[in-house]
Amino acid sequence: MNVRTRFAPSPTGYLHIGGARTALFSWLYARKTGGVFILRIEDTDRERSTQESVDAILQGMDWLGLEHDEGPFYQTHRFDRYKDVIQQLLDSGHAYRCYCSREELEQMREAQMARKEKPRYDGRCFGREDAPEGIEPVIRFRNPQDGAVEFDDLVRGKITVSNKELDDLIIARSDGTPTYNLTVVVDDIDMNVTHVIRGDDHINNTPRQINIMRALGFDPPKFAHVPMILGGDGQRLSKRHGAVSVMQYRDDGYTPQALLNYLVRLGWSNGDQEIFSREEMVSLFSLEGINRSPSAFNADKLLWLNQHYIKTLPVEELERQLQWHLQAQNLSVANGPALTDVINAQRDRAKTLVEMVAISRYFYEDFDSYDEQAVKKQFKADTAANLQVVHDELVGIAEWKGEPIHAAIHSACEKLGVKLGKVGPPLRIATTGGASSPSLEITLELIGRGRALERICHAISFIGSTMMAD
RNA sequence: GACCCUAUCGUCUAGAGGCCUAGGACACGACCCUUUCACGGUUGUAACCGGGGUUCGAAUCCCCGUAGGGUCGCCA
Repeated sequence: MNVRTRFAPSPTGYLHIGGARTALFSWLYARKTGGVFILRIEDTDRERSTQESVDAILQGMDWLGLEHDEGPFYQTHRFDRYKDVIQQLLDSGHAYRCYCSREELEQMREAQMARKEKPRYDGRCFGREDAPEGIEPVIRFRNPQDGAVEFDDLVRGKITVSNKELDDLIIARSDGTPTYNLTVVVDDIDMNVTHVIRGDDHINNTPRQINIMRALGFDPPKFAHVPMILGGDGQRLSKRHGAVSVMQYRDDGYTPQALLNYLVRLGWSNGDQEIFSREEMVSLFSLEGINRSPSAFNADKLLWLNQHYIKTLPVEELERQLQWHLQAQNLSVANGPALTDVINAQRDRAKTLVEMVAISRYFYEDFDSYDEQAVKKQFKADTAANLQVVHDELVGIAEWKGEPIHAAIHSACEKLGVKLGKVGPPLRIATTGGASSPSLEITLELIGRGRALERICHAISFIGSTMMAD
């Protein structure tokens, strides 16, 4: 049988880290087995579902490159189908109407808690013949009273839950709309889902869903419950642990390659391997390799991976991704060196794409002030004269390339009888405004002859004016 | 509280009874490389939750504790 997996988020917010990882695992398993990956939007809760959330989730999936083969299917478009199934359950005696008020239910729960019991619906409306006026009933699934539900979770192994632990859950609200546990079952049946890969916060729902599925005459699919992702403090991952939205990572300058690589290693491993290309993930992935224990999100390691990908991704790919950040940071690269050259010069010193743009500004725009600390440390009384000599050497260069620039700087040092340490740092500040950059010859070459010489002259007069003021 | 699940360095993890004096990675420290910032290289600190079994032998299997997480909605 062909593998069919699905990712089924509810559109009540953006695509978050945890969702992205279960989506990744589902996608990976489908790709690995040559199966089908389905995207389904679980929007039955109309109060909380929004189109913006749908768009945000689609955007996140797209950014990560987790393309679906079927869908997106919207549950709100399938209400007729759910209605039919609910009626079928009603007709076959597997479901019944419940007229209990919310207050009544609340009282029941409190009483049970007081008795230190697990709060659960006691089935009091089951078999009820009358239909009280003026109350729109909910519909409950009649869970089997005896025995136990057992399933073989692909990552947890055998899980057994006694039917006594399960109560008669609501499958249709009083307004007639279906609820999650019903729609999930119907959809997984209709869409022929073979492997349900999801967060283990659903592990307690699984026995109920299996019961509904059996009542409908179907065999349940295989289940794989992946452990939760926790924050650094061991608590469930949430906003207070930092960014949890996938798109926030794009905004912060992360590459999708890094995020995917980080996510795949969170709760899954292949020996000691840390770096996985998309192709390797697909070929090496297995459900058996998924851990059973929850794992904590570690921003440092993600950052390291991001740096790794910035160092190693094809320059064209980085250039493509950088476009968005150039726009976001309002930097035009029209007047200046080829972006690919700048990327190659800077890729070893940027951990994020945001940083990459920030440290590359001086290649394209003049700056209007120098780094204060650097100036304090490097601009001395004799600096202006030294820079003048460097300037004069550079002016004479036939071709504005790294090698002749390098030679000119060294020849200036010789003429001055000083070491490079005396000339290099001030020259760097003069041309870039700050104390760090790629090697001087590459930096100057990329800045360009005119702009570089101009900046040196500007620095000379700047030093002159400030030294005078002293 | 009841039920379900989990437990190896600070974190992610390797480990399928002897290969474990427990390996790798991130972070952190030291050293080397170096015209800056980085990159890179070498290296160091650091873990099998506790207690009982089973076994010639246990990080690995079983039981009991303990700790953590999840679930108990007319949310998904």
